[in-house]
Amino acid sequence: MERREELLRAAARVYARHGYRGSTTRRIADEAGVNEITIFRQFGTKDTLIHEAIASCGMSGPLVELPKVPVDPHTELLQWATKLRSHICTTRSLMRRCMSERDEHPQLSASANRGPMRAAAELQNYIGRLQTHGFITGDVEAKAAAAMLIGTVFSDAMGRDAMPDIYPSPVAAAVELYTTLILRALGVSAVGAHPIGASV
Amino acid sequence: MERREELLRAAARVYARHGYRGSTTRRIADEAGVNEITIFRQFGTKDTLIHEAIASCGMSGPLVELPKVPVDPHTELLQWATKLRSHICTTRSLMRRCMSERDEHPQLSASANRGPMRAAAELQNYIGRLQTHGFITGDVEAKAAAAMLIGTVFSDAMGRDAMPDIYPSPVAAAVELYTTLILRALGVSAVGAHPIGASV
DNA sequence: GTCGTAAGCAAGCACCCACTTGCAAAAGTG
DNA sequence: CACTTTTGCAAGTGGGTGCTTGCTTACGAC
Repeated sequence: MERREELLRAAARVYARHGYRGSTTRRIADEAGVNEITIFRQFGTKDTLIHEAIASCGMSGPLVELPKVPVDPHTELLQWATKLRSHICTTRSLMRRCMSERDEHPQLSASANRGPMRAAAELQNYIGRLQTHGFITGDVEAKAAAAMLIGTVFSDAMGRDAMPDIYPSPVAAAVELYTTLILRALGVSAVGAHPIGASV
Repeated sequence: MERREELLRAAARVYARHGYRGSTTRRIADEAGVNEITIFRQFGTKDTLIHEAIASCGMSGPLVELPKVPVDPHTELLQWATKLRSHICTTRSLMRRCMSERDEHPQLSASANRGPMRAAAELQNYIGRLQTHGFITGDVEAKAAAAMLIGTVFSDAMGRDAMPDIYPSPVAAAVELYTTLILRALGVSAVGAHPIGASV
């Protein structure tokens, strides 16, 4: 079954480059180094091939995790945001395609959204833990802050190549600034702050 | 020349819905209520029609402006961000398409990017003015903060319909939270703060 | 051996696509 | 009226596209 997986990966690659309509069965077969008929014998239809491709090898990247017990929020968040950004960059073109073709192929978009949604949940929970462990005093809308950091990193990863002027350079410094600003917005004091009412 | 403009608008609409490859000359002609040949007589090529369509009636929306002299940063920013969000929502599908087809049609993406780039410049300057007028003490990276607010609003406008769970609801409250958080990150004190070293 | 399964090759079908040609109907301008 | 411009209609061309059919080759299991 080696051909099958090769076809799936090739289909995902071609789809990312050319979209649904541009992903002709001939092109995918060429990309996979396989005869076109093999596609129809294995999957029956171009449609099922592409759907399986996006669902399986689409965005199967492992979830980047944040620590269960926050110790150094700035360092932890910076590392997480950096990894998130590079992961988005990897699946960038695929996500762009899925987003733009959502009306025509909703299932593809649904598959592509799983990554960002898991990231958002992870970050939201982490901010909640920051509160639990006393890094944040007073109540704070964790959902809004999470949406901001993820939205910022997402927009940076998606738009920097097309509009480099509107983002700080270099990338590492930009992510550092985003992290710092979000923590300041959340009222987390400077790096190395000690939890004051930590319960664990 | 009424047909010509009608064709341009129809082409932009069809392109937003179906992308470049899906924008067949027949579909555009039908959408405009015009014979297909008229397209080729007026524009010669499908390619020039679509490029002219995106360049002209693509995102010609008037720039949303921020006040030259900031008085109430929270109110001003909130109003601006709200307008920006609804403007992005209007041109959402068109921008999605242009973004995803950037490799194949760079000029379309370039046209689509003008809006966000102008918005970023406007916000960046405004944050600079906040500093000039004493709303912010100490130096602050205006570019990063501007990228954050715009990135957040952009991501909210683009992703909320597909992933409503990761954004605060309702929309108005979300934008309000984004504004508040960005101002807190910038060190602008609460609503109604008075400029302390205003020079004008 | 032989039998089922997966893969290849060549050809083709019906349809869609961008674009062309030839000709006729308007519609405004001198 | 004559003349130009614009638009419409009908038909067609060469090429791409999803998918099918018929036939052949390799390979592992029994």
